[in-house]
Amino acid sequence: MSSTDTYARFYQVIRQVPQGYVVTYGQVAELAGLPRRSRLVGYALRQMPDGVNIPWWRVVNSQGRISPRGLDGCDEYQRILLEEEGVAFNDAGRIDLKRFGWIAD
DNA sequence: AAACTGACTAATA
DNA sequence: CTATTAGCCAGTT
Repeated sequence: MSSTDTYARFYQVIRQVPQGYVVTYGQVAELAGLPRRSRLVGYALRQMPDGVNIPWWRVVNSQGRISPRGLDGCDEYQRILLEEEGVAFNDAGRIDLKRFGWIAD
């Protein structure tokens, strides 16, 4: 029982992200009380256990872009979901974190 | 235990 | 702006 709890913290943070906002991997890790575990956030989302419904698509990298997974369609799907929520992408396919970046209370 | 890998980030060129 | 390098920490082999 260690990695499971760690993932649970990430999920808890991500679940708090409101619609129309996004957070970076490092931000999720920091809010979860685990700074510098940005890569673990990616692991957690990759594993994504069933039964845990979380808005994983609101998690992007520090550049405000969708981290490539190698599998086409997944990242594309994420972009569509965000656009549906009101998150705007610029010509470079990036998000303006200054406006859409979520700031915890 | 050691080496490799990765949905990351920040610093350089 | 993009491309490359290095640092990072945990999971996998």
